[in-house]
Amino acid sequence: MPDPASPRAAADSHGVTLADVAEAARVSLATASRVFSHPQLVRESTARRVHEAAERLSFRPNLLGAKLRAQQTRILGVMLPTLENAVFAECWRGIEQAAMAEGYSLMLVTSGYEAARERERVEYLLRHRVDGLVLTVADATRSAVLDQLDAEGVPYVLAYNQAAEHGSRHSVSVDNRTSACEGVQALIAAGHRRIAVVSGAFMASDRARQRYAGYEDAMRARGLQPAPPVNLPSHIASNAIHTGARIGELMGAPDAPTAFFCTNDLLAIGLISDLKRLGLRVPRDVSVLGYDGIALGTLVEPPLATVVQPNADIGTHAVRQLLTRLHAAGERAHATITLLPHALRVTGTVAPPPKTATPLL
Amino acid sequence: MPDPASPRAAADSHGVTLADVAEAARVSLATASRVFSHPQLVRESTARRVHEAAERLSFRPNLLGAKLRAQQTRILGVMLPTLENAVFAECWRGIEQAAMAEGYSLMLVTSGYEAARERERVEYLLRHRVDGLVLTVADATRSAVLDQLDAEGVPYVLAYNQAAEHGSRHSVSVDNRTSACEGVQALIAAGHRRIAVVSGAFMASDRARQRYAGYEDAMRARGLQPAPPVNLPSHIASNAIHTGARIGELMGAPDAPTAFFCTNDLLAIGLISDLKRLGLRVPRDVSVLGYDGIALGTLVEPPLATVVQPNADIGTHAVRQLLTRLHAAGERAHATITLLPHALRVTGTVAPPPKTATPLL
DNA sequence: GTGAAAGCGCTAACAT
DNA sequence: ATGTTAGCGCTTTCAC
Repeated sequence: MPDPASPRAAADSHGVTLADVAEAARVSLATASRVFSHPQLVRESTARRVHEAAERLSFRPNLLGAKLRAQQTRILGVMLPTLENAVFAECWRGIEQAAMAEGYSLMLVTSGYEAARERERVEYLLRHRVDGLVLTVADATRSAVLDQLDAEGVPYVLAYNQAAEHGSRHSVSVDNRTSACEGVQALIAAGHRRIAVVSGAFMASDRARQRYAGYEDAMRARGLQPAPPVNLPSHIASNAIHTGARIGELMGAPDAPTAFFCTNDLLAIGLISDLKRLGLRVPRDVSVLGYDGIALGTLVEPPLATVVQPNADIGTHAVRQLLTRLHAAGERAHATITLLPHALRVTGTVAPPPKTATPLL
Repeated sequence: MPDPASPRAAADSHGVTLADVAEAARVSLATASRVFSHPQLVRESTARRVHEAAERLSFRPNLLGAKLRAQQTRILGVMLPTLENAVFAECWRGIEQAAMAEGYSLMLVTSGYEAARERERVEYLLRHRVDGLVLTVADATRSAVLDQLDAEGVPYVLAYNQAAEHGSRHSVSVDNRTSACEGVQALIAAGHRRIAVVSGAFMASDRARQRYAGYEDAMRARGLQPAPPVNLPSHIASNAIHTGARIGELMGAPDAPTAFFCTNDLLAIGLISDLKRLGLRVPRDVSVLGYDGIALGTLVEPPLATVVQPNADIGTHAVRQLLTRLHAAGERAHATITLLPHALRVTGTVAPPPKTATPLL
């Protein structure tokens, strides 16, 4: 029996098109297509023939063609500040899982907290005709990117950024202010009165500001004087040199704080090292409370006390909410602000303040 | 003057095609296209008209059309085990930077070290017609995914996996065995003789095995007896409960190790916590050496001693090497195995062993 | 149940 | 320098 219908290279799957499969299966292109997209519309025996041919030729559908035709890509764009902060890496896990479960692909870009890069990267995603976006911007209250997205009517859901209550933006986050307030209340409950706040690039981060506001709430509620935030140049305290100096200064003062509230966990871990280098013991001499609840915090000893966000869940919910929006296209449902539950993990690096009133340094 | 050429909705950029721009600029579709792809082929005044029209209509090129036509997507697929290990998050930074610099986009998927997911995710990327892949597989010595990729002739470059010397695979990594050997030699030089190895999911990771081999090399070279590896269930030591028990057992023995070599930094950080919980001080009672050189290691106190890989560089080089391969299409250049320089950071958690010969626990 | 044909947005011959 | 046209791989009316 002579080789029937031998279309081009059989080994190289690249280049095998649905037309080739159709030809090999002796059906029309339309039928071959239906076998994959609407199997119920085609006779079972035909379908089998097509599948066999596809198998034999190692056919791999070219999604580009389908997407171009369909006018929707089933790709979601994701923009996160960085993956080097575990918060976002954990969130990515949730995003990926949710997207895959719904048959959506992802394009990821990182902005490095830079507004210019935010614009460029989003434009990039948009050119790829992503159906929608999940993103975390440095500051949602003044974001060129979000304004543009709004103007163009591109569907997006914010993750971590907590949308303004009466605005039109969708977001998934914890309640930054309330949760931070509760964290600081726990510090106060442990006996602390002089509590400092350490933050990274304060003015550039809406969350940092919201968490600071929570700190103020907690302090004021107890008649305590909030201290201005200690702003570190980086979000991830990589240059411990400068940080150490700032902290040393602070701890040398007569009214040195007995506890620190850091606006993220990485900052807290860096701070703890700085304190140790200064000869201070955590939590015996100074307490430290973080924010984020990254897994790493439970790996260090003592375990990092922190305000825990459900990071993977934030990703999962953001994707689900975006997909809901996409599928309910047209219906101008008003802004959905999802506040996921936070938790307090007050152990390890938080303890009552030392009895001595004298400065420790 | 009446509104000249008013094509569809002006505000919604979605749906504005190059044809609309061409019409508005009163040129042909081809010319409009050339303005963007080959500007030198078109008169400047014409180009300006087209740009103006594009601007006015907020035209955004649909990359899908271009890609379909071009038969290459300029998208690179990236598969990493997880982003929750900072090693890969740092690597991603290098990958993204290199890809963007060359005008390539990225699709990222994570495999969670699972072979089944590896296959599924790669298939996914292939359907998107990525031009090539940068990936880290759990075990390159027996990988269904790589076999498939080889069979289909899909261009890829391994990152972290160190390709077999006389094989046909391209890889970018450090020399795992040699670098691990040097790390352990440093431990020996510090005076340690009883050195244990802690590894995650040993048999599933080629790198863990190579690093263990390096440990054996170092031990044997000094006439010391290598101990079998302590295999932890996870790569990222999340369940400190079991780990702690194993370690306690080990440290209670009369010939307890005085130093540990961990096959990655996260494991090392978890181990240090376990040791502290056992009442042991690091490095005074026990020394710990990690492997990876993640930024986090420098944030803890004492700073983690470790074998440093240039993580971002690994990503950058992998991308560049892949692009070189893609551009040199056809020429069957033989396998390029890039070994990037590693470094030793032997401070902080490594010190000479304690003088006492009696068990510490 | 199946086939023929149009078209998604773009680029690149090929003409002029 | 610019226009005409074909076609990338796929899905989907619309006929039959």
